[in-house]
Amino acid sequence: MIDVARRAGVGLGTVSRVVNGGHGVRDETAQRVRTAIEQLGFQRNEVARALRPGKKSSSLALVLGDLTNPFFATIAKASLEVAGQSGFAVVLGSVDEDPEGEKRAIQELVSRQVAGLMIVPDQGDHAFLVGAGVPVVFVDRPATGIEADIVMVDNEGGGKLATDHLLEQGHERIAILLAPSYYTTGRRLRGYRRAHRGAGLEVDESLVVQLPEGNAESAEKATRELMLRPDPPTAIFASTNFLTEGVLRALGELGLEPAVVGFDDFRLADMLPTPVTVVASDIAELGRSAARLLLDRASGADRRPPQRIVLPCALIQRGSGERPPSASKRKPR
Amino acid sequence: MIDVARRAGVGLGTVSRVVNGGHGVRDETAQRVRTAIEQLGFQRNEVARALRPGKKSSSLALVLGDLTNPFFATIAKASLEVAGQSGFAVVLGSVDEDPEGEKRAIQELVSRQVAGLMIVPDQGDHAFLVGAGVPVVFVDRPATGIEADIVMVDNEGGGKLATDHLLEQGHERIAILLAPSYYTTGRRLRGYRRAHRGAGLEVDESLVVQLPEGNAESAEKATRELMLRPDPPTAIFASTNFLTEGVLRALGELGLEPAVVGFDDFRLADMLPTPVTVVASDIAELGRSAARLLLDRASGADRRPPQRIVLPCALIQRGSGERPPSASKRKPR
DNA sequence: TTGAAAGCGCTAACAG
DNA sequence: CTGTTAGCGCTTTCAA
Repeated sequence: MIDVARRAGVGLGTVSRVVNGGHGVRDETAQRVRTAIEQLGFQRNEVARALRPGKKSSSLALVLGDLTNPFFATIAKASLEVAGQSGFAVVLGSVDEDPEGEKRAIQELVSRQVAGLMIVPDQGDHAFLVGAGVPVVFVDRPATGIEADIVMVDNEGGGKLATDHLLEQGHERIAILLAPSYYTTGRRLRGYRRAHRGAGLEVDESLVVQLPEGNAESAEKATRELMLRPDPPTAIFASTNFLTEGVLRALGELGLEPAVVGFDDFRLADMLPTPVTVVASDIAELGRSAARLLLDRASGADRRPPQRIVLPCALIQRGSGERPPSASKRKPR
Repeated sequence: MIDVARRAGVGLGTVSRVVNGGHGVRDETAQRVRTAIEQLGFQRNEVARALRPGKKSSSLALVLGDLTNPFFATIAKASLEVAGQSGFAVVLGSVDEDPEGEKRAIQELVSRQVAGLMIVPDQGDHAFLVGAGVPVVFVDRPATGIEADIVMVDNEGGGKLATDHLLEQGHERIAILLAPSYYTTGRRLRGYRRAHRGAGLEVDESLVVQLPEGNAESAEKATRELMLRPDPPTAIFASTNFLTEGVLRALGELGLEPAVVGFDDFRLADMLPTPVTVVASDIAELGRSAARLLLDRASGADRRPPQRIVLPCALIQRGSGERPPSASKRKPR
């Protein structure tokens, strides 16, 4: 930058002013500076820029679990787009491990002076973020120990939607598969219960299956056990995209066809032997909202108390969720 | 940091030394410093650290297209893991647009003083990176205008593998669907041609389909047209995961069952009505290798001339690729 | 409108 | 071994 100043025969401050919008600089001078910048191929050093006290870097951090899960990937992509439009980069935090790992990753990112954090929180207390002086937006699920913005989907409503739909088909024995202790899981279960209550039905607690892990394998195993019971359910509500996959895999092997509704849409859901009915929401919007909110917080444009944005869910009927209770017998062939 | 120094009653330099491994500091002093750090909750400011001349930040940049494509997501995740293990963060570049957008994104990242760049390049010249003074590793496809490390899969070999397999089933009219002008696309086509040559067969150029876009819709449309010709192929080689999806969608609607082999494995490929045979490679390893290589370049540990890492492809037989030519008639029901 | 100068938090070179 | 000091590239007063 100092080179540019010399080249243009102006002071350092002037160059800085031009680079930052050029207010309070005579047009002619500004032009001269711009020419010098051009000639020298100068590019502002964002790092030095962010060194200024108070000033944060023009990057947001995104901390999430498994990018390989289309759900997270969609959030990442969407937030990336919004951030990019405002000239912000997104730094990714790798967190596939323990909650300790998440904390470490977050602190790493904070030490990089990011302008804000978007976090899809795992369990664990996030109180350590309180004094960090960085705006935080939680995505998909709230965190404990800290008041902050949160963008999520209507999990309870979605759970009710799915369950109501199955109840309407006449199902009375509806199993629900739950990934371990996610916040979302609890809300979806609550919707499930509420639907039953609304229909005047008692929930058979043996049909509420808490899985040890949130992956497809775990769901597959549980489904197999579930369907081989003496009194199997006639319908299954899989509360997560990966769980849905496991359920379908088990059913395929077993040759059984209870009704199935999944939570969260997924690629190829409509191309499986029986197209899969799901409760879906606009995941990309989740990411977009989070990024927008965070950007506004970071710039100081938004000083409202912590917001809570809840996106609606919708039922997408494709076939698997419309099977009547009688279909859950052994498959023809 | 200055607070820490005061608190511990030592000089600034000493604190710095402790923070950076503590070589050349008496144990007792170091301990005192560590205590102070603990008490003050001090965290090194990575930004200031990276300001040092020559020193780069402890972040790598990853520039790729659509994170929503599991292929890219897998690369991102894998490189994130490797980088994270070395204490590096990964900054993501959003590039879903024109090659101009890619250039802009890359320069943005360079201005953030990243220690290295991993780029899944789109078309367009990358010569502008030559003088950037940042190590670059290209992923999945090489770029023009610059000599740099490249990590990719054996596209030609994979293309040959897929085609050979279909030829072995007795197919003689094998269509190949190609996404527009990707480098990879050309290599896969080359493998396709080589396989034909090896079998002493002439390629019917009307079966080499260049799609206008690389998405599923485009492939779906093309497949429909292809299969409704008077002389349809008895097998289709879809050179990309999204293309494979489009092909299957079209075939499902048409009720036709030519043999199908896809390039790149994808989730649920084994659960579709006819499980899909694919040529697959270890995508995660692609990301891991890229990150490792870049890290070594960035640290100066690796001074070899530009490397070229090629990962092998393997055929995964699942059914769709093992149909005989005779199966391509209209489906029973 | 512009130039000069004071740092931002840290590392590295140099004395002590 | 340890304290001091000079910047890194930029923004931002403060004068001129």
